[in-house]
Amino acid sequence: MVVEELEKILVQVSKECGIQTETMRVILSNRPDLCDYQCDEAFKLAKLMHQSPMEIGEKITSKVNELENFHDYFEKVEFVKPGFINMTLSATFINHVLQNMNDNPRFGLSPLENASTIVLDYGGPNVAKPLHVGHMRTAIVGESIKRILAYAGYHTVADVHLGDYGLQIGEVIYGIQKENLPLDKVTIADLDRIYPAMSALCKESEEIKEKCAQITKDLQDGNEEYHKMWEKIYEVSCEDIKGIYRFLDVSFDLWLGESDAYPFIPELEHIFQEKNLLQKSEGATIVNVSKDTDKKEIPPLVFQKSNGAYLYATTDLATILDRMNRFHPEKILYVTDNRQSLHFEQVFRAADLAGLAPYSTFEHLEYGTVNGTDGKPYKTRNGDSPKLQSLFDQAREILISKKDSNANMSDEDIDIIVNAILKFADLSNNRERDYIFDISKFSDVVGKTGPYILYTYLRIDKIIKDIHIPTHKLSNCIYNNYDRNLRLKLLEFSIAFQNALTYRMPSYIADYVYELCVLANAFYQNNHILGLEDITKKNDWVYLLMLTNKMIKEMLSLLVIKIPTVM
RNA sequence: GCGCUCGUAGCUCAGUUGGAUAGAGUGUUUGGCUACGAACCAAAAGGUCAGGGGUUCGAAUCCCUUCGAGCGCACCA
Repeated sequence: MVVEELEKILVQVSKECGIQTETMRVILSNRPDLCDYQCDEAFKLAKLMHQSPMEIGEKITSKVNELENFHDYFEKVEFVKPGFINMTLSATFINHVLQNMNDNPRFGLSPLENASTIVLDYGGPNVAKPLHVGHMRTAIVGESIKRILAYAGYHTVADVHLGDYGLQIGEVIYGIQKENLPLDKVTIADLDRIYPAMSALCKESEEIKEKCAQITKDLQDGNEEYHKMWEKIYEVSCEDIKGIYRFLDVSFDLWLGESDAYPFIPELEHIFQEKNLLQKSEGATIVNVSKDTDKKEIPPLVFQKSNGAYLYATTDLATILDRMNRFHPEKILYVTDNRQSLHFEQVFRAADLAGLAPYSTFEHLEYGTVNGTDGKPYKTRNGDSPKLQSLFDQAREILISKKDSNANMSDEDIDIIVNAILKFADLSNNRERDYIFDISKFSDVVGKTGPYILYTYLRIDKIIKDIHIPTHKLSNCIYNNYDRNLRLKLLEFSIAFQNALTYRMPSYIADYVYELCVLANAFYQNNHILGLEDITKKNDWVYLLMLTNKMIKEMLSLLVIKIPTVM
């Protein structure tokens, strides 16, 4: 909002100077000691116009200073060598924008012109496999991106997209049979044990692997006995999965999975056949998705295995067919580990070739692997992936031990704070990069953490909750630098939000809300409100803190973090 | 072997997509609770942005190269 207005002014002024340009890009200042916002466009214009940046910058700057309504926007605009136009905002402008943010929903974010639908595919837990730390990332990142999109005005459809019909089911069925487990006695603990054991066994023995593949194929073909076992496995693990998602406050519109895509495979196959895209190779049916321009040849997508079974890629394509028909989305976003990027490249290309949806419909929002302190994929001492539930329990215990008074907190508040710790630590990492998971870091409550944000909110809340101000308009004043810095940070909201939206990166929101809290802390520790006799000042400051807390709360909600009653 | 991603303070990470003096947290050293909450605030120290070359007014960011790390490379998901 601020940036757009400043750009508009500069474009207008440039034209009046005889400089034909449609863009005068304004960015946040790199030198807050000199100005609030800066424009570096003089460098680029200099090249185009064969003049020096000094000449152009000075011309524009002096013209801006001649504006009649200069002080509606600026306190100071100056040119600094070799080509920077430095802008300092006036209190009038700052307060005008703040008022606007406060009076409008979503802090005055302009509404979307056409609110299209975006389908999100995240979570993706595998039935029969326990949820581990990696699953927390897709769930939290996906949920956060969904909320950011919805906040921007998109219609979102979230699908958990369970891995419920692949080879792992065959392996678990084989395991249950081998152990002769009565079906109605199967528990989540059994699945936790059987899956890794079978997985290891299949790696050792080609024969057993083939058996499991056959079971999977028979299940897909409608074998009744296997289907019954599948139902039980599905039921038991979904109960577990749903419990975890409930704790994380992650929710889905659709609880579909690979199995739900099967009814669409015949139609899918028909489409691919008509376009002549299916080929036989080494007994399997494949789709060639390579291009001449590829630096490295992309392997073909396996449509159907040589034993007749379908795979992940095929169900993903069938799912796309279904989603396009049902929701007509503008975009389909997949939130998964970056190790799957080749798979999605193949699927997206195949979908494009078959005309299911153009390539640009798809985005693979990849995230980095969660590693342990040794930099290798996170494992417990005995070598398996740590289960999510035990991680939550651990974080909870550590939190309670931090302070004596924490033992008196309600379970609900403790859960909220544990969520805040885990989610803020996760989301403030860059989405695309691997990160090191260290339980001591992920239980930390000081510094740049979830609890710091919550603490700030609760302190502000305590200051303002008993003060009733009349329907107040912000006065024209800004009282000191703590005050001014906080106000300027509030103005940055739209920049942070736009970045988070454009790049699908919640970390922009996380960083923003943290920076806001830092300034808020400095503000209220250096500006006492309670005893103030100057009523205008008092009202202004209460107004400012109210707006700050509203911002914190809404940004936290985009990060899937709630606020406890006390802490 | 080929491809992708990456290398920034002791540690964990940002760096607004090419701008001015590279920033946070943590850790270390120091100061501040009889103030609306010390899960806080204030300050100091800490850097050859892996090395080398190039592109230009200007590079942590773009290109080339060397070294190092992670991941991926058709019938797993």
